[in-house]
Amino acid sequence: MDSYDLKILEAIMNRSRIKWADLASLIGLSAPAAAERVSRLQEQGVIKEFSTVIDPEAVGCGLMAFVAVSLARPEHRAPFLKLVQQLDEVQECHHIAGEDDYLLKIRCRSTKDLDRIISHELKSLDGIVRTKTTIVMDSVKETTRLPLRSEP
Amino acid sequence: MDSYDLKILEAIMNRSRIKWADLASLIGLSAPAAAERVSRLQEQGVIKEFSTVIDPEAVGCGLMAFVAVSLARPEHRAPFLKLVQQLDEVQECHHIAGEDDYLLKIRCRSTKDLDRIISHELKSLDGIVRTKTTIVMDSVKETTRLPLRSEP
DNA sequence: AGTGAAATCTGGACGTT
DNA sequence: AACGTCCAGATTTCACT
Repeated sequence: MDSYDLKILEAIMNRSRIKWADLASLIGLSAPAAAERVSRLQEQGVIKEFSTVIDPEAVGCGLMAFVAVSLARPEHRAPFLKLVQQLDEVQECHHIAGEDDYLLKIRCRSTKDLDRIISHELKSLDGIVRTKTTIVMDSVKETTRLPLRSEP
Repeated sequence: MDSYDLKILEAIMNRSRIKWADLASLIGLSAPAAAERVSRLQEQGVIKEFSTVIDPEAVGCGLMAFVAVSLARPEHRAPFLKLVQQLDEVQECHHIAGEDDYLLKIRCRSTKDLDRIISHELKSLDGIVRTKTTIVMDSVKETTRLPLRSEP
C-alpha cells in the first residue's frame, strides 16, 4: 500500500468503470502497471467489489429506518443474525456498545412494509426484548467514500 | 423500467465492471441493447454512479460510530449541514423523526479521531444541544444491495 | 516492479429486421 | 426496440529494463 495504491483507491472510489489507461495517466503509471495494481488490491482484499449505486426511490425503496434491537440472552444471537442475513431489506447490522445490542439499517417500500419486517419477521423470533425504530425523513449526505491518508 | 432493466440492476449491483457482452447473455439481450439500457438508466438517474467498495480496515479506517445530534433552533441547521458535507469522516447524515434531529454515520481511524470530530469539529458550532454517540463493535452485515421487485 | 509494443478482445456506431 | 457487423480503441500478454 504505497502512494500509488492510495491514488488508485482515491480515483476509482467514485468511478469504478474508469478505463485503465485514464487511471494510469491520472496516477502517473502505464496502463499495465495500473491494471496489475488494481488486481493485486483485489487479491489482498483491499478492494472488496465493484458496485453500482442505485437510486432507492427509483426502484421503489424510498423508506429508510434504523432499528435498535435488544436481545434477552446470548443464545438468541445465532437465530437473530441468521434472519438478518436473509432479509434483503436489512442493509446493515452492527453490534453496538451501549443500551441496545444491535443497530439495523433498513430500506423498504413503505411504512406498511417496515411494519411487516419489524412486527412480523423480527418479532417472530424469541428473545427480542425491545426494538426502537427511528424513521429517516431525509438523507442529507450519503457516501461510501472513505477518508484516505498516507499513513495507515 | 421493465424486467430487463431490473435484471440489469440486479446483475451490476455487485459487479459494475462486468463486460457488456457477459451482462447481455446474463439477461438475454445482445451487447448493444444491454449497453444502451445501462446508459439510459444512467441518464434517468436510476444508476447514480459506479463505485468501488474498499475494506475500511485496510485503509486504517476501522472505527465506526453513529452520532445522534440535536439542534437548538432551525437557524442552526445551515451551518451544521455545511460542516457535515465538509467532513470526510461523516459518511451519512440523516434527518430523523423522534427525540433527536440528525443521525450521523462516522468512519474514522480511532477513538481519539472520533473525539476530535465530535468534541472539536461538531461542538465548535453553536446550537448543538446534545450528541449521543454509539460505538460499533462489529459489523455483522453491510451491503448496498437494494431489494428489487417487479412492481414499483 | 514498470515500460513499451504487439496481439487480442471489447465497446460504440450504423444499417437492417 | 433489438440484432449483427464493423472498426477504433482499450486491455492483456510478453520481452526487456
